[in-house]
Amino acid sequence: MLARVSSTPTFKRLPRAVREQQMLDAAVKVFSRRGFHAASMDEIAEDAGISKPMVYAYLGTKEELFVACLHREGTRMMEAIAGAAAPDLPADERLWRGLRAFFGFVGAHRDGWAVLYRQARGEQPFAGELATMRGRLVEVVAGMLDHALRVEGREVGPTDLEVVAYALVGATESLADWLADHPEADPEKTATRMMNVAWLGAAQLLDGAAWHPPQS
Amino acid sequence: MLARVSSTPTFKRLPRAVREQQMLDAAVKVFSRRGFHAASMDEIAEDAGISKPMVYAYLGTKEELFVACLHREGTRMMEAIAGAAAPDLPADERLWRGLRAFFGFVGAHRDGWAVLYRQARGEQPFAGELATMRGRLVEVVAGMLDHALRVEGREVGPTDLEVVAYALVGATESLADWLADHPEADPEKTATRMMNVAWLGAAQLLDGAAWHPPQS
DNA sequence: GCGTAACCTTACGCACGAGTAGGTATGCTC
DNA sequence: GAGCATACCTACTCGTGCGTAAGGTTACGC
Repeated sequence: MLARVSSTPTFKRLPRAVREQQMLDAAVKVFSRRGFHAASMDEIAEDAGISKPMVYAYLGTKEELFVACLHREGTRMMEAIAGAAAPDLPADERLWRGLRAFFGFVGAHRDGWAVLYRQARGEQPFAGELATMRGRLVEVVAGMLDHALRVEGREVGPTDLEVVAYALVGATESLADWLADHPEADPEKTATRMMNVAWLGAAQLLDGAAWHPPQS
Repeated sequence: MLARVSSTPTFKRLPRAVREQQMLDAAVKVFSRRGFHAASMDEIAEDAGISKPMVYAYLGTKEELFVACLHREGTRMMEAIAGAAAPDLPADERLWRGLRAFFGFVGAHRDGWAVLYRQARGEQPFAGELATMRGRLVEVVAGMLDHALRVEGREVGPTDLEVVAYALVGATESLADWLADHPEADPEKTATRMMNVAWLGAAQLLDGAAWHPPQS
């Protein structure tokens, strides 16, 4: 239909690997804007500058496409964090670097990341996938706390540890949401604030402090 | 079709108010199990023991139905919290009672609440609705912190306050998710754990402690 | 220069589920 | 016990959007 008459061919042929990345970029963008269901494969294809059957040929079903997005973004994030928080550092230093990397990542992928995660949380097929990633993060944080505790010669039940880690991860994600919704906010500063909440609290706990409910 | 021949009429006629509650119960259940989109009006109707047009007659569109669910559950939750945390108590006492009420509520509405919130977060039309509620909660927490600070003669920028409150609320919601996924867990104990993280951290902050990033 | 394979297209089938039209039974009022 | 309002049903329409069949076109090897 669109006559390719002009000397400059409107669109070039590209190798598979390149197209796949373009498609994933488009998919992340559209999924995050519209949400999984409201996003149409047609729109994703159009946004990627390609036609629909190509998407199916390369990335498969809509669900599979979404999972691919999740994986790519999730892996990138995990790598950013893991690369920053070397395991041989003291706990506070690790936590700080991890947080900074995390918020830096979210700040750089505002629309992409946060909304993808907001999406995946709700939809049945993906919630598990997301929970797994989240679980790995929680484990890392719990391991960090546990290590710090052992250094101090103290110990705490594994459930307690897990729950505290869970709370910390939750607080961090919550601030990430906040950051994603406030384009003017500074990731570095947000990380500092989170560090204050997390570490000042954690430091107390590590010192053996404990709060107990009044009159049982 | 189903002959009502037997002496006991299979289903009685019920006044509107009752049926509406049944429908809402069914809707909450199905929406939380399946997610907003995967849930079908047919299934909700069937689960409520009623036929589809009735649902439309009483509660309107699928979206309107979901909003109705959101409102009912949200109001219940807010009332549970507000009823527990009287504003004339000291900050730690207020926080503790609020947390206990909150986790108690989630524990009692496990499948209903948590998943409804997980849902609403992702879907475009409802995210705003949810954000408003959440915002009110954040404000309450921030107000509490601010009050405690003023009593101590200290002050902090409004953004800092908001962000800390945001982190606290996020951590709490995260633990609520955890609670919803762990049927064997005890709400009271979870509240205590959350209180440890929140208060021990908050107490430090209220004392004027602050963490700063190493070598700028 | 010509075949072949990868790239890319238009145009459709089809299922699924929201929302509705129109009709039936039941309780309540006088 | 007639009439009216309200509760309730079966059985349909119709849009939307996923996924695909079948066929063009460009690059590249030989």
